[in-house]
Amino acid sequence: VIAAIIEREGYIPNELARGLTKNTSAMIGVVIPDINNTFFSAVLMGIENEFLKHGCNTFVCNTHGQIRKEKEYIDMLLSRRVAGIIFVGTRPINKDASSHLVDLATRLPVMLINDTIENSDIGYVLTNEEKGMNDAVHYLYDLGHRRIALLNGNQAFTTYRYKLNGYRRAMKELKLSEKVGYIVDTEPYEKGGYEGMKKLRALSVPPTAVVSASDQIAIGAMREVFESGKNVPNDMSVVGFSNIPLSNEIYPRLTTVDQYPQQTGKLTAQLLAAQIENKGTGHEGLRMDTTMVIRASCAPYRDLKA
Amino acid sequence: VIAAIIEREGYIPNELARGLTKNTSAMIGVVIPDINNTFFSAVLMGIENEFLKHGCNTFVCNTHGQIRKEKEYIDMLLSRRVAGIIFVGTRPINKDASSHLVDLATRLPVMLINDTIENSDIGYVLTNEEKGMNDAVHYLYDLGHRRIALLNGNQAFTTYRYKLNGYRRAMKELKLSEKVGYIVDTEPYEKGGYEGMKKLRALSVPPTAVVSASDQIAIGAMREVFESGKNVPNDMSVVGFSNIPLSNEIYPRLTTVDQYPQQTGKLTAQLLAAQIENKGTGHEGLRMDTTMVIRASCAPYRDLKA
DNA sequence: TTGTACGCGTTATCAT
DNA sequence: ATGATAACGCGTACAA
Repeated sequence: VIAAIIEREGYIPNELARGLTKNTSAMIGVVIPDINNTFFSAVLMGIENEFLKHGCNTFVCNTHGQIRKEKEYIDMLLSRRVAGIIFVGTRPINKDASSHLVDLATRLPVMLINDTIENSDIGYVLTNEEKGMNDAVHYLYDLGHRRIALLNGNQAFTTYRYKLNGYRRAMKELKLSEKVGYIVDTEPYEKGGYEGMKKLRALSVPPTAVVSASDQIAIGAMREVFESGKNVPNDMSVVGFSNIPLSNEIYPRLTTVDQYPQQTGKLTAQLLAAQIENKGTGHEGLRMDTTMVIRASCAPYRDLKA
Repeated sequence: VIAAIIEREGYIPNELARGLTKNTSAMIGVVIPDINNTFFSAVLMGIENEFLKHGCNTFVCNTHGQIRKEKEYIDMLLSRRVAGIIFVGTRPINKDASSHLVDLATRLPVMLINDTIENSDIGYVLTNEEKGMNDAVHYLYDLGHRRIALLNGNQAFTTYRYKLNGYRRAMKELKLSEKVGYIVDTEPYEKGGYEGMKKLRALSVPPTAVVSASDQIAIGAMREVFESGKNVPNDMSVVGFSNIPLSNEIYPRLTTVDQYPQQTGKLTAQLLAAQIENKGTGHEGLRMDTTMVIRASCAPYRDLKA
């Protein structure tokens, strides 16, 4: 006690030594494909805030979507003896891209955000994207739209498969026939949305409304419409996906499907923390529901010929 | 040699122990006010890529602009024995907000991005914002604009003082009188730009062109114009600042002042790495020039009464 | 309450 | 080229 007061003069505990004896450092690894993506950075904030309560710091690893980099980062995190690792973002369906995670999960607690690995008991938190996309199509139908297209991402990722399923189920439920060219797979960023919209508007019977697999796609798609002298929502209705903060700040304010990124991060952190503390706990999976956020990028259908 | 081959069966070096003997872990702390800000995340990528070449990993700390959090993170980074720390983003001018950095810099290598601390020899990399803002005003003048306003941030930060200085110098050089209400200090995000533009357009003689202290401000400002049924650039020309990736993806594509965020991060990392390797090297400061990026958010002046 | 001894995994030094 | 040994700073455990 007395000694402690004396030591106050510029004493800094050495976490390295502490970790060495405990064989764990109070750090959590978070592996993310793209830190520039505001959806991911919102998830990250949820994780970080939650773990600060547990006295853990968050080590962010930016893989640029490359599994080679991911593996390097995993080794690094292991060598620093992190207490657990969270992998954020959808992963290629290709088995090679995820088998190393199954091994990893036997060594330390692991959680996935927005993906699952089949035949493994790795915990996950994801949103019901199939239903979210289904809701979006129904919303446009209720506004009177019948020619509804999908700007989607690469089918090698589960996210975009779920979104396609949701779209197709809605089309079936609403007895709409799927038109040729109405499903466009593109890069899930603004540029992809821009190009996708260009293709859609070049069709002989273009859609009057579009659902997008991400807010970024929607933003790019809207730019294409405006640059052609047309207007969103009057000439084209657009729905985004995720509800990134920006979607409420651009013109027109984007109608989108809220995926609660920060909440997702928080929940994942809680599950991982539980897994770390009592190691007996089995790995858990959680699926969250989405909510439509109605803003200004969709309008009721009107016959443009009239 | 022989032993090494035997150990290949799942051996993972312990960086904690390595750090304990060397009294340094191959990590660099990066302290950032807001990870959601894409300007900062671009800087971050520049830093990260550069240090990967040096075999160092980057530990990101998100302070939400609170010095209390900043100090906590500094203690954490010290206790993990990082090799150096980079502080990203402009800081309050208030002395209390930076005096602890001067002490810190005596303990380990420190660099600043987009700010300096007077009467200290802490290294820094920043951009010539004064000149950048000056260029922007000249650009609008050359398009024929005479009623040019400034959507700026809080004067407690050096960045926004430099920007104000640049604006004022340009006004003087161009023999334009500074109109009342044409300088608006606001939150440097979309919402602030939206509110600031609302104020400007409510003036009895509103401006025909606006320079903004950030791209986010410009994006919010443009939304206000569109939502009032007016148009950018025809009814209002808008210039941003920083050239975040998004500025080339929204409608209208934003004319802005390129601040080279990734390059900034890279240079800072190089200077810090040099400082870490040969400790004798004095702290260095670097000031980079900006470039105007002409896109679609500005139009020549035309008399709207005509 | 306070002290002393040992272990954690790596590096550096010295001795073979 | 390889083996043995002492540090690094903190946590634990047992003794005083």
